[in-house]
Amino acid sequence: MPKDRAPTRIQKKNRAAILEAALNVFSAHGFRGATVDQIAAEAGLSKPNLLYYFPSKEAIHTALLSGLLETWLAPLHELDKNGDPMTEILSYIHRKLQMSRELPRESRLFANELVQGAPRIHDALSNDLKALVDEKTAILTTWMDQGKIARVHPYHLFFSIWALTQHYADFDVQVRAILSEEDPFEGAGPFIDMLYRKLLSP
Amino acid sequence: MPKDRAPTRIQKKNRAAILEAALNVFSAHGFRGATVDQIAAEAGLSKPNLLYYFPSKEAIHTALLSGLLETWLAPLHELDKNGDPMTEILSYIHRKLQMSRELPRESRLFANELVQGAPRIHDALSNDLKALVDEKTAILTTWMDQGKIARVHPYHLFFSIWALTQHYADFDVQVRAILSEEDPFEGAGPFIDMLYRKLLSP
DNA sequence: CGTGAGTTTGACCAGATGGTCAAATCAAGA
DNA sequence: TCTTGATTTGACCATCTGGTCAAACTCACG
Repeated sequence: MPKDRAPTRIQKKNRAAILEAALNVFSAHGFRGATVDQIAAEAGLSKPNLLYYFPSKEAIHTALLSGLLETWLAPLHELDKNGDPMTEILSYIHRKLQMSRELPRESRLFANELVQGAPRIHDALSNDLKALVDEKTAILTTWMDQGKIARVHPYHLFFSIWALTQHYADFDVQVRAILSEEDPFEGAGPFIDMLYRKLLSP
Repeated sequence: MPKDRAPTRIQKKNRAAILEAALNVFSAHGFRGATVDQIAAEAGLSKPNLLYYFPSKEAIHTALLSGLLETWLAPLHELDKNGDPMTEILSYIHRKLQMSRELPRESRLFANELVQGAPRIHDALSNDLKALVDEKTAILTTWMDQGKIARVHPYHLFFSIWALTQHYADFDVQVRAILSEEDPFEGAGPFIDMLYRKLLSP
């Protein structure tokens, strides 16, 4: 294992290559479905070499997940209580949809984890995610009290946004099987936009 | 392997037990994450005994999936072009939500499969599902033409229904991490109902 | 009963998989 | 250039996993 000093040029390059390869493999096959050999091959390293940078398969997975959780929650952090309610919410939704479009592997990595009971990120959900959602829920409730948006169950509002936006990344095959030619995101943006405008108009 | 005659009492019992156990294990761990030993143990059989009833792990999985696909599409089949548009659509949505509540393992089985690219049911999606959706899409379009419901992209309407309803089964852990005490379906029903009423009101 | 088909199992196998290790190779500063 | 730590690898190992097989056991029925 590399020493605990400042990472060398080679360490940076190889760690990055490993995480990139691992994202491909884990998101496509899930944790148990992924093999270390496969990740190593995709990263252009031998298996022992890979295990020189990360102590175990589990460690790679953990590194990926914890790194991505931050990225994943970022769009919600930006929701600003001082902005215009409808604009803020729609912007959040479009940021989420954009993430599904640009980071589908990340979305599927989380989906794999969640569908299987989130054994490795359960704590992060109950702590970090829960806290952030509660904070933003309070803002939504204020807006509802002020009559600036329609009154809906704020938690379920979040669930619906996550479900709708991530669906396009997670169930991409199904979406494309139905749409055949059309670019899914082409129609998804306007559809979701209209949906939430109608739902939230006071 | 049991002969091709009418199944004996024991065959019926054991096949059922195997499929039941396999549903538990596959839905919780995905295809590769599941082991034959685990399924056998949960079915109360030895591994060779299990493989006396199904020739391979793959065969069990296939049997499960093809059996369930029918169940899964049933709610959409019921959508009746002669019924009241809004009622028909909302009934469909509630049937789907009910399935997420009562058959969460089945939902997660499909979710696992889809997230990982649906290697084993891709054909069924492009054929059976696509055909059914196209048939029902035509009905929706007629209703829109007649001004009985608002005009929205019908494919994306279906995606949104699937995403919203299955979310509660597939991402159950996350939902519960946010809601803590509350029963998810308690709030989900009214929320989704209101959402589609607003979206589809002409 | 007895018998043949249906059912069950312990022992076993080959390949895959996560991980280890000592030895070899490489890179960069003195 | 030389040295020392960083990097890489071939060979190896224990365990897991899907699957096989012959032998043993059980059951239904004449």
